[in-house]
Amino acid sequence: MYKEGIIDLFPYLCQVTFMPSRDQKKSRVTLLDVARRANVSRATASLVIRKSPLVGSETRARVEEVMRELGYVYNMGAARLRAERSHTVGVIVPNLTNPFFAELLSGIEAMIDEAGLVVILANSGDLPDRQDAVMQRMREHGVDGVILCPAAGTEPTYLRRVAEWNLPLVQALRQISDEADYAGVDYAGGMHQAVDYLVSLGHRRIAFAVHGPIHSAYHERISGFGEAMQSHGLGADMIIRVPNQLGGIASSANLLLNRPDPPTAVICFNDVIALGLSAGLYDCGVKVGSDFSLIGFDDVTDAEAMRPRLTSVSTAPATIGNNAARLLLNRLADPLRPPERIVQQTQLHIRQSCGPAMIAAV
Amino acid sequence: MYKEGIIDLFPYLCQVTFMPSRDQKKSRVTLLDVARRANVSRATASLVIRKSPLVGSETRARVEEVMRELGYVYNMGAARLRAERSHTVGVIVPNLTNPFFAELLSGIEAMIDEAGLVVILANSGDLPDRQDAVMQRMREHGVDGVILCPAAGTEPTYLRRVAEWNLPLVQALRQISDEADYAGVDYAGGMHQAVDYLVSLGHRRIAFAVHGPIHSAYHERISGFGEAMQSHGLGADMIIRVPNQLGGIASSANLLLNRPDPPTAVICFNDVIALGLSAGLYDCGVKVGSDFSLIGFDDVTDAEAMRPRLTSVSTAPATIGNNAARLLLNRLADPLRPPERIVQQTQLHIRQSCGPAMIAAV
DNA sequence: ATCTGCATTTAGATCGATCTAAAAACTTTT
DNA sequence: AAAAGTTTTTAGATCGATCTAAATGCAGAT
Repeated sequence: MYKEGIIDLFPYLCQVTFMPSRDQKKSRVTLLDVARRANVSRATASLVIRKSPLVGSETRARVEEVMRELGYVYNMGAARLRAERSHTVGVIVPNLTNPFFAELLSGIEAMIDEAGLVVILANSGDLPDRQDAVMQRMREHGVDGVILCPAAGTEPTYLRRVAEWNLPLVQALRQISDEADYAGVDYAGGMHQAVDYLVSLGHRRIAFAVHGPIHSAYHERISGFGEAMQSHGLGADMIIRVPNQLGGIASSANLLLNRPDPPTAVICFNDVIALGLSAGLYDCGVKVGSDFSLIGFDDVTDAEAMRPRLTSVSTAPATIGNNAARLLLNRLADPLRPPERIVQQTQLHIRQSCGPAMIAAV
Repeated sequence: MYKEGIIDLFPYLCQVTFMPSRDQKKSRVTLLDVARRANVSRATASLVIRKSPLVGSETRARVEEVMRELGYVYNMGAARLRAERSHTVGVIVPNLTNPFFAELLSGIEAMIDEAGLVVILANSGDLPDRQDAVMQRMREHGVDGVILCPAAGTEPTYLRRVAEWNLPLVQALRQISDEADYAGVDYAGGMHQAVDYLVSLGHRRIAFAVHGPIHSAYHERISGFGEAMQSHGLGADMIIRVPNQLGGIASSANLLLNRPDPPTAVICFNDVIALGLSAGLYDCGVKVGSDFSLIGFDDVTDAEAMRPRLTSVSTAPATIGNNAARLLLNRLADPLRPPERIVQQTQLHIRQSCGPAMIAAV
């Protein structure tokens, strides 16, 4: 194949030096070029890139030197074809715009990057059909595994089907099946913290304001709310749906107040709702923190900047992302390990948006 | 998996049928399998996937049927090796956590996805060194092109170096070099809109509150502010740096008020600052919208939910993302076209945070 | 029957790495 | 000095697609 051409002034170098304009497309430096130049075989050069301990230190140094000299760029694509490993991980989220998912993604990316892999991103729009299309695309691109934040309405059988493809998958935030790894939050626990706190302030008529698509995280919060209320001997029938858009939420605040038996406190499904209701209550002339109590969920950075500062249950999305990524990396290392769950605890961050219940109300 | 056909002349099928457990890793369905089964050559099957008009319609139908039957999955990796095209685009942002970049990313992803490509995501942390590392990784993964939101401190020579790699690159939001495509916003124009509006309300002592890393978008806003002020015969010397973290911004509001010659209005570098100052001014007992005027920049969704509602210069990050993606796709289609710039106009969204200047102040 | 033109189809080389199994180059032991 | 053991290096096959250039089949024209 390649001849042991002694130092024949290196055809490659000449090419680069003398015809820099024509090497537009063709002249990619390959491992073979490196090998020839360093007087070793392709195989040895390959071992050097992969930092194998098999190669002699003097040889390694020489090869590395040549790689630098020629400006060699590793061709992951070629490697993947042979090695059946792409060093690529798919991440599918329902919505990039929501800061919550953005933070989740940020946590995932940091960990995946640290492991030397790369994130392929896709947006499912919370639509199972699009999610499936996107998943196919990931498969075609040969991702080593997928972190999926399942779209609302994803069936457990769907995850089983993915498993049949031999595609490692981690569920994030929403748990569809217990046969796959899962990284999430103890939403129910968070609801308990919120309810307990409000009850300790004397509130008894507590509403839960929700919106958005229905998925496991949704159910878990609803049922957590129910249980927590029940544990205090209270009814959990005030579950109020508000619009999805921030603008609409504010204007639905008066619906809360004009009920026959209005609540004295509201727990919000997320901070977006809390932000909207806070604005809406302000518009109604209600003073949040004294006249009325409000608790958010997620504890996004805005919570600190609101006036009054928002008391919120923090779910640390970046940490969840970290956990999800770690789960996937572990599974890639050992595909046969049993499914694992990492369910993170929430923390109630008490600020100013809650006050003692006004007894006069009844 | 799929059941045996009636006519099992096909060795491939036998293999699958008789040793379904062992095919865990090995038995990937390849184009050759499809071709054999459909009684055509590998080449023809390849043409079918790529929707070439060269194949007869009857043949096409048969091959497609077989592909479905065998559950064939296209191997992009193999294709890319030969075709030198990965259908992959790198996107590098300084920070995923900032909702502004999240929206930008969302806009990019939507367009790239529509074109049938896939986004490889990376975070530069606004650090040139990390940015370079990440860029190398992208190169190794063979991305067809990169959309880069350059880290603060990126040198023009760096972009030239990238060009030498024959790696198509689009700059987003921050323009380092005019030799590469650029998608951004007319920041200076936005500053003019803000200043003009405040001046029309009678304000003359207008401050500009800034923070964050120094980059082209920063300079452009600063100089836009200067020019706009000057065009009204006003001095632009009140440029005030506030902390980067939301928490710290609020507490720096009183610095504004305690100056020897305090401003009557502040334009903020972005909505995060506006949000923080709004809270801080509230803490000081100052009524934003009547006692004091505040203008944000970016017009994120929160602007609508603040009280008073925030007047803000909208920059439509998702649209910028769209533009950036479109520029890249155009360049991939024709690498030799001259560099193009898409600079989007801003729009002043007037809400409630500004009022007429109080004449008593002097 | 032969030729020309057109639409289809195909064999075989190829992309750039990794893998396997074995050879070569050194040590150390006998 | 030969044998045995270790460390390093390597030839050649291989991954699964695409590309090139040529072959095939089938009209209608000669």
